[in-house]
Amino acid sequence: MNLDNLNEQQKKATITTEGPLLVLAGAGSGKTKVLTTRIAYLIKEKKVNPGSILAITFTNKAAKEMKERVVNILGQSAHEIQISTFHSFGLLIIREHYDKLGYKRNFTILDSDDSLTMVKKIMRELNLDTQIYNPKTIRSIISSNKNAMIDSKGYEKFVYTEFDKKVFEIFKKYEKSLFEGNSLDFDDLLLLPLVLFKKEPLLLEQYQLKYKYILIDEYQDTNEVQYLLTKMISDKYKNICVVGDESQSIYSFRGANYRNILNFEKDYKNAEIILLEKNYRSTQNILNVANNIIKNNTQKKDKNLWTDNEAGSKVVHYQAYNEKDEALYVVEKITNLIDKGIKENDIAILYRTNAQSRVIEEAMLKSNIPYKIVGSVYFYNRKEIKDLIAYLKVIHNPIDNINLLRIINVPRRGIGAKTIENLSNHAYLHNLSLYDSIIDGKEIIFKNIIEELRSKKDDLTLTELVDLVLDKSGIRQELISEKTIEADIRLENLHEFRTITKDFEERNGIISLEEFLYEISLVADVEEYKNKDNAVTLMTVHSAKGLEFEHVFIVGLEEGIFPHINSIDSNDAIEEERRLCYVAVTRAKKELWLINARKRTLFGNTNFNLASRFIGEIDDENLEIEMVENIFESNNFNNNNNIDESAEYSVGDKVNHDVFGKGYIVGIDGKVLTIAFSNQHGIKKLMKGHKSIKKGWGYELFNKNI
DNA sequence: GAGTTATGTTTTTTT
DNA sequence: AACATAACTC
Repeated sequence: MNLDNLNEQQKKATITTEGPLLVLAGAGSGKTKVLTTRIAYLIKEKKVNPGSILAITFTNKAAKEMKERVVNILGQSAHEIQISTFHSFGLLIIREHYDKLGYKRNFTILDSDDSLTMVKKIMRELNLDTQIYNPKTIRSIISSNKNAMIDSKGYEKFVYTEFDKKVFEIFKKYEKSLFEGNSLDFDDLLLLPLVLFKKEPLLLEQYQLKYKYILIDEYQDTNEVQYLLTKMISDKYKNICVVGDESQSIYSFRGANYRNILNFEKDYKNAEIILLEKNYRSTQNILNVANNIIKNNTQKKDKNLWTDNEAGSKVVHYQAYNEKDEALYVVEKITNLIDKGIKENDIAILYRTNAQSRVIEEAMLKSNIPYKIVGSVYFYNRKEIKDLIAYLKVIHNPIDNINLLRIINVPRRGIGAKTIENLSNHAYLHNLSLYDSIIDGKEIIFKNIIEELRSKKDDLTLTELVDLVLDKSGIRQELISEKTIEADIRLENLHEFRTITKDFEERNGIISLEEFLYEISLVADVEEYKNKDNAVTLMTVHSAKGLEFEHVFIVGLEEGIFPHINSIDSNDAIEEERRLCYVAVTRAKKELWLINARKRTLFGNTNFNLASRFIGEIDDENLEIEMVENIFESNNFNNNNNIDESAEYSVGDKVNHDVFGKGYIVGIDGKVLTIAFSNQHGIKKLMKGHKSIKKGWGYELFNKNI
């Protein structure tokens, strides 16, 4: 196998296949390339069976990319390699051995909302005031304990205060409710495999024998459970290759511990360490800025990133007047880039918090620049979608009380608090699930619906089942007869969901309900299913990790935003913010803009923020300052180039937007139209007569035969 | 039990 | 500022 396109360190990391190996890979040092080449090398040169290789990443995006790259090198045999996220790998194990853990085959996975609902429900039952005890806090305490391998029993040792005592009680009930509902939360996906392996050493050995070669990406982001899981499985052959960069550890909020990477040498005897310090991604100027920033952190291994790349253009710092000016500036620069022939796909706008995307989005809209927002509006979080999924989950697992409670009265069928209370009492007395407690009354109608759907589910395709759920439940009929804009949007969203199930079927052939539910439980972002159009990417710095773009804008570099207000009092937290900033900067290949707004209105109140300390840490010579005045002269934001003055609209009109598709006009205010779009786009304000808006939809709504 | 109004909360980041 | 949940009324 030809490894000539690798440098010496990369080559060494590729061919050192036996024994524990730590690859400290700086940003842009060809980490993914090493991982994928290494997999290819194992198979082609070492004749390792593809099924013996386990590669684990953190995000679906990363797993997907690795798969694609490996398939490119190896062809179809690459599909036998187990490449998955930690959570999907955990699910794989649980699905093979659910019975040994006491679960039934048709268990459901509760998302974070569902588990919060469960905490709230338990608190209500315990008569705990949610004013005094914040359910979210409690839910996150439970979660971090589970991620540290501490169950409710283990937690008891740490109970000191009255508050701890309450948490302990809720924790116990939470575990019990999950188990009784034959359901798992996200943390269980990591935790249960460990529980299983401790209980059944022989089973563990099977996995140890199966996965002779293990690769872990982003090792700095592993938490306790993940650390133990990989240590256990690799314990036999010890062929574990971990790749990471402690300077990019940004997930401490979910228990990630960058010390796992710092301690690798101690934990794995005879570990080899390889440093990848040569950066292939960024220009010298961008790298200088990154180095300026990260050197202020104390907790790190010494690494010295360097590059052969050209110096490139200077990193620009723009101080905007306010968040709108910031957005205008970005839009203006992007327009220039596009005019120069640069593709939208090569441009990204990064921010610290999702809340910042809105104002940017509005500016992009008005300038008619195509964009996509990654991960902000979760399609699956919409009420109608969650309701539909809850139906599917109950069909799959009727004793899942949380999902049952969500939909037992959706659409309204006269089942209220009183009925639920009676059901709960009956369930408690007879040790039954709510579903099994239904024997008569209005609620039997609901049960009959579910029973009918359950009896038919195996004879229908997924899409047919979805249609039947919408019909039999009455959800579709209710929305159709409502005849409001909101209802139409909901119908559109359901239609979009149907597109997803169809896509699924086209790609995977006949897919069972079970398969589908597990998949969407772990992939919450609808974007992941779609082919991306050419568009500028808007996303948080967290979601940008592992990605790269030619031209990058980092906005909101202000004290209180980035670093985030919650981190300002703690040195550890500030260091994490700094790592996050380092991640952001090192996403850029060619050009980078750092932007802060002096005045920012967020959630209704206005703040005057100082520029981020991270900007202050950059040597002056590495920055080019742009002045605020320029923007007002040069931006053509308010001119009417794109406006067709003769266009006439009235509320209720159907319109079709080049980027957002079908929508209704819901308001007109002077020259500004308020339009409700479907899917993830929601409500937008747009200029009347803008060329991207056309009247009518071109065809009629799908209402009748969704 | 359903619909309306009032209140409160969110906004750090993800599987 | 926007949205979701809780409280209140019919």
